[in-house]
Amino acid sequence: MAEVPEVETLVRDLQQAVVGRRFTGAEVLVPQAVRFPAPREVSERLAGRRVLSARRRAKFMLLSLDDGQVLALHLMLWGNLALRPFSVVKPEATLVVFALEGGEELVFSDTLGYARMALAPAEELARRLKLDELGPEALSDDFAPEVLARQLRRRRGPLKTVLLNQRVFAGLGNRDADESLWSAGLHPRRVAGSLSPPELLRLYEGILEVLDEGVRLRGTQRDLFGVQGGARHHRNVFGRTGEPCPRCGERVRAGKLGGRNTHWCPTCQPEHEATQASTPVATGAPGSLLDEGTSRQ
DNA sequence: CGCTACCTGGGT
DNA sequence: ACCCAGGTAGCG
Repeated sequence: MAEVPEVETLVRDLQQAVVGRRFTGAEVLVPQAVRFPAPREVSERLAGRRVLSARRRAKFMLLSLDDGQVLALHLMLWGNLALRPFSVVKPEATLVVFALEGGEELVFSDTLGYARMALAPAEELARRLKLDELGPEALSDDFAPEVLARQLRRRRGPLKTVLLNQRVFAGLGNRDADESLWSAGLHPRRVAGSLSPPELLRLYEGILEVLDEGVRLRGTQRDLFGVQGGARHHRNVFGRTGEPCPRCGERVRAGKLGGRNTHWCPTCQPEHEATQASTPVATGAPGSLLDEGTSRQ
């Protein structure tokens, strides 16, 4: 599924294989996948347009076109984007197909059906998608511990929940947030604004480590050309409930935080005076006085 | 800031 | 049969 390393991988592939080429049209199979304009206008607005650039902002893929429009694609949870030779037969769960000159097509698909596209002149697109309201990018040369400090300062919510809010900080998804917190040795429920300078530095380094490795391995899913990424099994805590923590051997715990699956090592990521009381629901341990060792998936 | 809706395939 | 999923917008 799509977090920043997966989206970044696709964007790099788009830069290599799609930038400089022209769309010849588009076929909208699922009108709901088009936020704007009206679904039937998409093909006409794209036909003949050359792609000038591809970039990523948070988890949006943004293709700038030669008439000032921007095509935005968001994979949400399970979306996929693939470049392939034109074929009349469309893959399962195809939402929109973008035809390129030269007989290839970009297939935008999603079995869950949450993925969305949007197309509009740059300024309008930025306004309607609120791109200017997104927080600083983790994968940016400007990212620094002080940036993290500024964004977290005065936030009273749980650290992980705040880190997942792309308007505060753009770059982490559920998996990468858990992995970054494990790397930094910070409990997901720490009060976001309570981190000391050394803790902020550890978190900064953890985030960079997790994202850099994810990007280096080209994510966990297939790239634009269908090649499987190498990061699938590079997880320390996410989805490893009950397995030993790679650092200390303690069993990895799981629970819900802000409605999201959350995984952590109780030893490496200890509770703290500024850890919020309401525990991520220890799944299956209602009213748990059974704190020690009662984690499960 | 926290909750729900949005959808469907796959797992329990 | 039921529950859930790595994200986000929109609402109270």
